[in-house]
Amino acid sequence: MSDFFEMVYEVVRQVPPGRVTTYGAIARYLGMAGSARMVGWAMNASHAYHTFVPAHRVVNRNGLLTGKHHFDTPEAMKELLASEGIKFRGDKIVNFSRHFWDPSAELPF
DNA sequence: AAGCTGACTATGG
DNA sequence: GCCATAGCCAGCT
Repeated sequence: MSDFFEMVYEVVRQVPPGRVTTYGAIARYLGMAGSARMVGWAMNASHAYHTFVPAHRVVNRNGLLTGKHHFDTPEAMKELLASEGIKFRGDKIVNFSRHFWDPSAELPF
């Protein structure tokens, strides 16, 4: 497991319940601005990681559940977030900016 | 080795 | 708001 993946998982685990962050925000926090795809790639591999990673709290910049098809069921991601108090309009988070949690703003270096 | 892919994002028409 | 382009870069044919 590369250090990059571990750092991504570390950040995702810091996301509080009921809050979400984006691939781009994580990439930026890790100094990889523009490489949001790599964060998504890390999420794809998170299932194999020995520690739980709340991948359902990572969505794209629009608050859209673009990664839902990578969960056990397409509804699992929405269900998990809904159980944490997040509301949806289709697959898009309502009031996304209110739930958004930016690691580069919330975490110390 | 070269090309394709993708849980992304920004920009422009 | 929708579609096309273009950066991005690790991993997989």
